Amino acid sequence: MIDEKFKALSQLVRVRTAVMLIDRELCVCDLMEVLSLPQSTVSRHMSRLKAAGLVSDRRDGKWVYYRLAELSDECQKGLIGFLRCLREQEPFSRDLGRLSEYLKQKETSRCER
Amino acid sequence: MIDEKFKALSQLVRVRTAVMLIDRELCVCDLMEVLSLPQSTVSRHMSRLKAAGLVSDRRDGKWVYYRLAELSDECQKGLIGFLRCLREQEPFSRDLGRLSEYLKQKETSRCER
DNA sequence: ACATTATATTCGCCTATCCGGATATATTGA
DNA sequence: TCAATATATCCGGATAGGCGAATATAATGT
Repeated sequence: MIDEKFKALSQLVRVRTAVMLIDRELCVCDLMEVLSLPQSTVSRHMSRLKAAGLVSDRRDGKWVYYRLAELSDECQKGLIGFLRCLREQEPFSRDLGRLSEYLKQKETSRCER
Repeated sequence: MIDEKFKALSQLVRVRTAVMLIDRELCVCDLMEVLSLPQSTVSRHMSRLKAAGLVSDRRDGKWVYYRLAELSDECQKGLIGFLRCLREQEPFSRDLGRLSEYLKQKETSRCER
C-alpha cells in the first residue's frame, strides 16, 4: 500500500538512504560508513525500505547490494521522481558529496572487496 | 522538513484526506461524514497535515475549510503531483465517489450551512 | 447574556516504532 | 572444518504516535 511507502520514508535517515540509492547500488557496510550508524541499525532500515517495495537487493558473495526499486506503477514512478528531485537539496546534497568522497577512497576503508 | 511530510502521509486516512482535498476545500464536518470518524480524530488529522505544510485552512464563520496547500518548492510540487495521480486508484477513487455523493445531498446532512 | 453549532485541544490509555548490543545466519578462504 | 567478514534478526527498554471521550475555544443568532 501507499501508506507503507510513506511510513518507510517517514524517517529522515531512510529518505537520505533512498536518495543515495538513486542510480547506484550500495552495500550495508557502505551505508554504515556514510551514515555513521551501527550495522544492525542500517540493516533494519534497509529491511524497512525493502518491505515497502522501495528498494530491491541482490547478494554478491558476502555482500548484499541495495538499489532503488524500479516501479511499474505510474504514480509510484512519480514518487521516485520526487526522490530524484531531492538530490539538489540539503541534507541530501551533502550526503551525496560525502558518499562520492567515500567511494573514491574505498580501498582504505574497512569494507574492502 | 521532508520527513515531516512523509510522516504526515504515513497513515492511510491522511493520504485519503489529502487526496480528497485536491481541487476542492472541505470542512471538518464534511470529512467526518465521508470518513465516518469522530470529530476530534478528524481535527487531529487535519492539524497533522497542516503542521506538515500539506494543507492550509481558512475560517468562514463557524467552519474551517481545509485545502491542499500550494507549494512553491519544485520537489514538493512533485509530491502534490503524486497525490493527484492517486485519485485514479483504490481506495482513493472510492472515497471520491462517496464524497461527490455526499456533496450532492448535503442539504439533508447534519452539517448544513 | 445565553444556547447552539463547529472546531481545537486535553487526557489517559494503548500500540507501533526506534535504538543498538547481542546473537544467529550466510559466505568465503585457509 | 574453522576463523573471519558481512548481514539479518532478536531482545529489552525507550520514545512516538494512535484513539476517542471529555473539555475548551470560537462564532453565530436570539
